[in-house]
Amino acid sequence: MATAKTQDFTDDEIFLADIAKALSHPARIKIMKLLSEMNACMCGELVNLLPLAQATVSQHLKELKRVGLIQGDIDGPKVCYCVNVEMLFKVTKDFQNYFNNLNKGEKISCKTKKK
Amino acid sequence: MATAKTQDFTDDEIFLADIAKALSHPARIKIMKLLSEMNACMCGELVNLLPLAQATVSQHLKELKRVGLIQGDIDGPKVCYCVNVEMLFKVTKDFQNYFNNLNKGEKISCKTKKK
DNA sequence: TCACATTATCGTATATTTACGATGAACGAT
DNA sequence: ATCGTTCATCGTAAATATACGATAATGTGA
Repeated sequence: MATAKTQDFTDDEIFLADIAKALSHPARIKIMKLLSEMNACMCGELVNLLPLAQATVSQHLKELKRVGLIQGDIDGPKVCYCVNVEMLFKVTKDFQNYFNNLNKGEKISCKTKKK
Repeated sequence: MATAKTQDFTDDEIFLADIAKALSHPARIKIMKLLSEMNACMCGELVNLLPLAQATVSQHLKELKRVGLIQGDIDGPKVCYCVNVEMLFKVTKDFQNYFNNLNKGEKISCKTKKK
């Protein structure tokens, strides 16, 4: 029982974790790719391109929408999904930053450090 | 019922999703940061730096170890954790690639495309 | 050998995620 | 108005994740 525990996590940590969660399923990784390649895409097209039922795809889209990575515009009876460019840019930048900082470590192996 | 559904997901998609899952909790985002900053770190130190019980921290470390982002070397009764540099490098590269490709889209808004 | 320190694992409770069929809501076309 | 299409939501089942106390395992040092 050395020192007191730190409080909660920072907003930054929570944000990165939340985005990672949104991307933590192959279907959602793929949906982002598909939406980017096709620029914009009806929900039904996505259903055909994924090995999942319509209801399940809808759920995955909802999760991506939740964190703002995509948006869906209603177009008559259909819904046209596309990547949210601003958000994608921020996420790209933030993760690049995060990983770059991780890579900055001096790469001392555990054995080398050894107290 | 247009065309047949695609098969499974690619190894690449599964890999990215799995790494994202490993990073989908603020504690694990923070652990990576801490290990990088301190170069290497005893498990006990991490417990003090996180608002979580020892058993819970151990679980989070296990998840990061599962995907190979960190490794733990036994040092007497202690365990010295550090970032797996090779894996971190691969992950950094792969995610950079993924995001860069996403950003390549022509950014046609749904309304602009409109059939 | 006997405590002590350190960490993983077990057991368990609760919450979240994933998946799907069924249903409902909104719209276009007839 | 009714029908078919498109998509979200509901209900639900099964799996996974998160958290913690308790316990086991391992090594240090007295």
